[in-house]
Amino acid sequence: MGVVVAVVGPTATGKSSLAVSLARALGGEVVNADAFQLYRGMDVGTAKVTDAERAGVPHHLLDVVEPDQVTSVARYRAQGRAVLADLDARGRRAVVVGGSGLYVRALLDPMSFPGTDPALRAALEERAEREGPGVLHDELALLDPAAAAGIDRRNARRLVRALEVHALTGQVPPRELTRYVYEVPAVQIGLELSRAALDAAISARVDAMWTAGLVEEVRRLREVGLSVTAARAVGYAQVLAMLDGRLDEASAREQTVVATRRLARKQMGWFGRDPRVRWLPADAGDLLDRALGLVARADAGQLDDPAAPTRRALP
RNA sequence: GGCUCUGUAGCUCAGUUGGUAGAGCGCACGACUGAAAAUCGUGAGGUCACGGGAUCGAUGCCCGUCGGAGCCA
Repeated sequence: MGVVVAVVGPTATGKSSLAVSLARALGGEVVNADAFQLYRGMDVGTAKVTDAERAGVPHHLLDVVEPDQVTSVARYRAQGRAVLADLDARGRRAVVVGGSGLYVRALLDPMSFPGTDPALRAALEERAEREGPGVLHDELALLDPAAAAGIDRRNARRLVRALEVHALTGQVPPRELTRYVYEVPAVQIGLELSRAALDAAISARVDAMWTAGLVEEVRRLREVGLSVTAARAVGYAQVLAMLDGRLDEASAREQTVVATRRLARKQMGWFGRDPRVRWLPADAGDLLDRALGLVARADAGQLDDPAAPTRRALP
């Protein structure tokens, strides 16, 4: 059977296509690890693979959330693990693809999510709003100084969650313990491009999305309603602003390119600091062969020790 | 041609009653455990259009040059 294969890296480097090729070559199935491709109907703007592009390879965890609903990493982890177990039972190789670093980690690494308390969270959020996040930080510092030290005073989002977790479990688990260790044996293959090539690919991709009907897609989704999260996705937020008359079309398009570029930098940072990721040039002619080579070595247990933890910056 | 306004960070613009400047966005870097394409932190960028004058001292005042906008002819 072999280890789980994960194709990661910044947007617009061809991850989806490599994943399909790998799945075909390995007799596997694709598992999505992109937080926004989870949403049904968000297709053009997330560059979701079309039926034709899937080339008969089964894809999992696409279109599993309605765009007006919210989901979470915790739920994704549970769903993803179930898919992995199912593939394993059927003797099919899992090829995970996606650019959401936290989601990939939640799927492959040890992580536990202590649950939620919606009422408590709402109360904390309200307090953060009214009294300011600094108050929550002070409170957390009394309960758990170490946890407080790791969160910025103004990051209301993380402070609320930390206090919620503390209330639920009596502690805030330290995260150092779970870094860069696989819980599910896997090999992560990263696709990289030079900054210039990446930026060019991003502009081209945004142009393609526009001609493929992104504006129409957003118009349609807006009828149904979009959750806060979905409405903030790159491309969607900008087109929404345009439909509301807050941006003209040229600016919406331009800002989508800018936001996508920023997203790519963020993704590069996220995956770049994970020493386990094996990087390949996205534009290599023999990309598939090299990727298969990595998979073979991983299956043979030759990639056990993580690569030297050198930070990978954009070339 | 005349009159008025205007030229400050890559962009849009604040500002200094004269003591060499800020914001937002962008950019670079970083953190990241139930929205993560989120949330947040740090940093690098400016001969204040150019030339001259008065002043201890000019981005700020005066004169001129060049560029932009508007109004009148």
